[in-house]
Amino acid sequence: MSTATSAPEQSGRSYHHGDLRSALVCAAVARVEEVGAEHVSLRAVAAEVGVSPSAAYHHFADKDALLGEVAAQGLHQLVDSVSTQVASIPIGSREAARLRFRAAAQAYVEFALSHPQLFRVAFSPYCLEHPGVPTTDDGSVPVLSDLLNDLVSTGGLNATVRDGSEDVFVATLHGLATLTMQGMIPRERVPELLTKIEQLIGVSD
Amino acid sequence: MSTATSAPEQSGRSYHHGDLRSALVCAAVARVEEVGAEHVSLRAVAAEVGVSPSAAYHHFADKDALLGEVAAQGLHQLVDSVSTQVASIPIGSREAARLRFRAAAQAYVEFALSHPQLFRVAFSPYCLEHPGVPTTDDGSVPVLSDLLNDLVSTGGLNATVRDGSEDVFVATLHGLATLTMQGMIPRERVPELLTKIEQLIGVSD
DNA sequence: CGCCAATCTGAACAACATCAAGTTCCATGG
DNA sequence: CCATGGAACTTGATGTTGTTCAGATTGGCG
Repeated sequence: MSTATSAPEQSGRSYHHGDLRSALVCAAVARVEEVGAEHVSLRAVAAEVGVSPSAAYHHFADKDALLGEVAAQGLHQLVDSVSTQVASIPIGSREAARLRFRAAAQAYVEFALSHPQLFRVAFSPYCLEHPGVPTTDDGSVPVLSDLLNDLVSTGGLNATVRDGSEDVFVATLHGLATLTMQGMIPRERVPELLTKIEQLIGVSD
Repeated sequence: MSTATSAPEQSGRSYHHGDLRSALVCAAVARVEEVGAEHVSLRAVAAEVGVSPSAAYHHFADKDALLGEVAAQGLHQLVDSVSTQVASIPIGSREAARLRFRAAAQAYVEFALSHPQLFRVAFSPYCLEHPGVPTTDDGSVPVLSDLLNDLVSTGGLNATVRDGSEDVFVATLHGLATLTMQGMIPRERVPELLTKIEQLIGVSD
């Protein structure tokens, strides 16, 4: 029963846990991904870290606050994943701009499909209870905003149409990811639908 | 405290409850809209109907099954609401087709904003545990499919672009509704964004 | 070295989901 | 008219949950 779960340094199973707060968040994320947020118990998370249930209350007001942190973590991971994928494709030609757009879309959907429960909790009421999570204004949109500017400057998108349509793209990607994750859109149709989106905004002809 | 919720006949508060199953679903829907699905307790729902907690287990396998029914109900209400709004606008000119499209979008977003918790549970894992809920294939898309056909036949939309893009539209509407409901898109921007969408698909010029 | 504040434990509580066994009701057939 | 069977519901109990609180333990600061 040694608590070798994820403690940074098991310095003789000391009474104090190096960094309990983030250890709890980490375990909670894992638990959420396994069984879904609605079936996660505070006690199970605490047990996984090897700590008594009440210890958590020195770091979080209540269970919802812990899940709020999980939600924030999920949003952060999503934004990171999309940003990374987009950044891996060079800026330049009009074709490159289209590829970046597609990379963003694929990364978004990919994340939702590979971490469904985390994705779900990231867009649940939990994320609103605690501030400091990246919303459309400071987190996910900058990536997309650059993307669209890119498309415009390389002639792939009409400037007057582009203006102020970041949110429309976010909405489309988010809806696509959500519905695909829930099985309402078959995942094999996603590439085809992405092509369709490019057609609709006139990026591909 | 009479159980006048929705019993077909309150024949003297009899031991048997005329139609407990749907009464429970009805109360659960109300409770979900009040506090959100994750904070609904079986006991509270049963108490609201005036029945013992265990009575519910003669109609539902467990709490999740009850919430599954709530989810199905929510989806059904959503589809109904959108269908009704769309049907209230006559078919005919190209302008009428555009108005119908806009009515559908507005109804979708409207529903999400006025019943956020019900909307949320409708697109939660609960809806997948029980079959028989309208998915994109048999429930929400037919409305949209007609809508797009309408747009094509009146010259508002290119036929080759339209083909197979129902899901893209559903995704966009769903994403818009979801993100607006969660405050990630300010609700006052919705009309503007709908106009943007019409611009993008070339329906409005 | 001694003390303080932060950290964690253990036991406790009420509310919860769930289940087994008992109770009430209704319909049916004799 | 009454027994009888099964469905609908209740009661009571069990184990788990979120949450609290008094106290034990610790690292670090003076």
